[in-house]
Amino acid sequence: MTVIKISEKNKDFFDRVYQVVRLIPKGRVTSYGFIGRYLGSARSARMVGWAMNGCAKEDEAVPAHRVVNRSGVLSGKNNFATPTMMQELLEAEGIEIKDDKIVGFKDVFWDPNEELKL
DNA sequence: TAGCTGACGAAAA
DNA sequence: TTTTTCGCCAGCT
Repeated sequence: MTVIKISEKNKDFFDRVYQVVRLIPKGRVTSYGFIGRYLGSARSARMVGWAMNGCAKEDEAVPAHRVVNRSGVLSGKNNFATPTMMQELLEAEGIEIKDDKIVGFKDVFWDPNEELKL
């Protein structure tokens, strides 16, 4: 199992978000809310999404396509280079998308609170 | 400077 | 159970 090192390295909330997102295994997804909860701010799901807004400018690529809302809907696809890119990437990882929603969402769901015990 | 918006979610009604 | 409101906090107008 992977363990995130929460240290002084984690300066900002955003950086922690990026770190968690990068740890999402291929072919798995998680939600904004769970990331926020994992980071200690259960009600800052919006901030997680907002953080994704700046993920493109990060040096290291952030697999933002593996992050969806709690319903498994690709709510942020429109924020990618192309609206279809998010779905393309997910399908390339073996995740089925139906009507902008992840098929078998709970089946591919990756819970940071379960997988990343501190 | 003040107010609005936003890739969300949970609690309240 | 479904719908509405509020909170989160940074960036933009």
